Amino acid sequence: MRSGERRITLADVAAEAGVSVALASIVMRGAPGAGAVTRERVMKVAEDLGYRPDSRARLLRSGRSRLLGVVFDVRHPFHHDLLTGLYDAAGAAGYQLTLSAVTPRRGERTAIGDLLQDRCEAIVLFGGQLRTSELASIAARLPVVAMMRSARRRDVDVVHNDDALGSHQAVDHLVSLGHRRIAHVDGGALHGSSERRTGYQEAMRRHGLDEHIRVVPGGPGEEDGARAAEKLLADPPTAVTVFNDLSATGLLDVLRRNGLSVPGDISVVGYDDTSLSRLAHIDLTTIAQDVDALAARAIDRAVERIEGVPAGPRAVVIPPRLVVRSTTGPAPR
Amino acid sequence: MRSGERRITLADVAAEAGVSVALASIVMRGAPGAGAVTRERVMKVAEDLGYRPDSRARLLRSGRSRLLGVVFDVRHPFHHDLLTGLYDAAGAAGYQLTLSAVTPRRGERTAIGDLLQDRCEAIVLFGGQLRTSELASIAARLPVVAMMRSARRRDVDVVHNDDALGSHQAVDHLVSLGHRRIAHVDGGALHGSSERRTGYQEAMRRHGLDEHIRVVPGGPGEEDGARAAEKLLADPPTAVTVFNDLSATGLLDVLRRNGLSVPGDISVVGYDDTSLSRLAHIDLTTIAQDVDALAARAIDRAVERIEGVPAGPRAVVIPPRLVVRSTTGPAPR
DNA sequence: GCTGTGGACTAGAACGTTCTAGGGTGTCGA
DNA sequence: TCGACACCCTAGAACGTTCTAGTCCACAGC
Repeated sequence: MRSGERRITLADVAAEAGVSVALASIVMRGAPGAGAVTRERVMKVAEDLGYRPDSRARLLRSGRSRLLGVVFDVRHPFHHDLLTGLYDAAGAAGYQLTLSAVTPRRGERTAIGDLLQDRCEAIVLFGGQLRTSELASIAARLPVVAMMRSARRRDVDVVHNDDALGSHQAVDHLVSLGHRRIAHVDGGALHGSSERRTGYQEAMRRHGLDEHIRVVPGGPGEEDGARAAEKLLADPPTAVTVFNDLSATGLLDVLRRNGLSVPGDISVVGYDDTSLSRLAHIDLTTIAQDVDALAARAIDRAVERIEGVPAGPRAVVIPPRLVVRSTTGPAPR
Repeated sequence: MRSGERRITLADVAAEAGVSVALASIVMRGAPGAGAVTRERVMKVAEDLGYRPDSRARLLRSGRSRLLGVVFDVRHPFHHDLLTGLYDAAGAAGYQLTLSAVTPRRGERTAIGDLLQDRCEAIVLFGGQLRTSELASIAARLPVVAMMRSARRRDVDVVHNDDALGSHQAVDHLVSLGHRRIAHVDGGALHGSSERRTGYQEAMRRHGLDEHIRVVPGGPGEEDGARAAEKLLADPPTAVTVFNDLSATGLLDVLRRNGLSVPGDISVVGYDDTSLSRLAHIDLTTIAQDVDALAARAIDRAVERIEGVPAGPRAVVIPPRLVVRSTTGPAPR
């Protein structure tokens, strides 16, 4: 036990500096109501004693926690990029982040439960499998911002990437390279999957390529892309847009193993611009989500809800951006 | 403001159930001292009202937080695997985890500062650049467990993978395949780098291959591996052990681009068994750290320190494990 | 001299829990 | 009948802050 070394509290600082606890509090918070000389003296004492305010006591009394809860999944690389942006945005807005991870053995409900106990003022949710009705029951207690998923509810804010637009960008890019027979590998039941699929279909129609529309079942994993590739091999298109980068990687592998050259015989576009897609030997053309914008808008929404600012539109949609790398090229003749 | 809907406190539950706050507290904690009937009634009321204990108030009063702070880096995929194990181990020991992330724009010191304010009872640190003296000054306040790094201090516990042993395993594997000219690509200034290098050198000597020892400067990134590969091309060995998987990926790419076949002409072993190494088209032979054991031992150490159990050895070293995939094969004749 | 005014400071309540120290009641054995 | 002892329960302090409502004092204006 290190009980010998008791925590240093505001009372210790106050006593040492010869002022009341209340005044010490004023100084530590930088609130008005203390003389310059005293202020300096108290600060010095606090520094010397190594005083650190107890956030729990502080928050307990002040009612507000200025804490934003974030639920993320350790398995999803994209979530980590997003965390970086969230820390920045939250800091700028004067809020702190408290993280709760979803792991293979720790579900979303547990993760959210912990955050509720921590008394954060709003919850930011990354993706997830929770049903909209469950989100709503949480939203009845505190503001909820859902990222990278949809939720048709008045009381749940949604911030996500414009998945349909991303698919349009991918198809436009391929068409501009002369491709006409462009297939799409689907993402299955995941959030964003249907938007990306319909975006692809719309874009194809817009270019008058209705007859070439071809959607292959897939999923988020490497093996899903590999399976899709095997299906395509019987009658390969000249280009494919894939639900995400990881799946695209699996697809690429199978295509090349079967003697097809990328982008010589077939072009491939991924989605998400993960670090994977940037690896030199993959170097995948992909659609990049604007991580910083997503993060900033999510924090905006949360803070607006907390502070009661009259809310704008419930759903915020951020346009993505095409990143051309080496897996796309002119259509073969 | 949603101030209309005030939080439900223990007092609300107690009033509704017609008992004192103290008794309600007893019931909620599952502490002895309440009748079965009352217990059930209080639980039901709490449930109906949607009561959730305020962890801040609870911790403030009880003195203990049963909170373990974890500092991890969002950029490091390996850290996420470790988090999974840590949540499990902490839960089993009756502790909660509170996460603080290091991001490209949020340093270790900030991350640790936040944890100190949250009054966690110990800090678990993943890697990091902090000097040992800085660790020590934190350790003066609360138990510190450093993972995947060293720190020659009595007051800082260290839990890490046996890097030297990992290198031995890699070399042994290659030697058993008939390789003699085995090079090593270094990790630069990173933690574990020198251990992996000397492990390689020892293993080579143990096999009487002193004259073939060859260390090429490198680093943790893909481009570091690529650069190292270019250096090796002038006089390629028959096998290479690389500091980590990402670097090995860069190395593989350059080797293959230059017409070398892997594992036909040259075998490659990575380190860490990251998800990258498991990708079908990389399928890298590598050294796997035992994530669950690392996590479990780190929590053990933290809890032992907190609870004052007479400590065993300060440093815990976990043996790694060779994972054979398709980048290693018999030495060419 | 009296009354304001404003700046520096303080006492004590409050936040929502847990913990300590008891207060009743009922049963049992003598 | 009486104490002893469980057993169930309660009052009130305590945790470390912030906040409200002051007090005290100096100085200015009348």
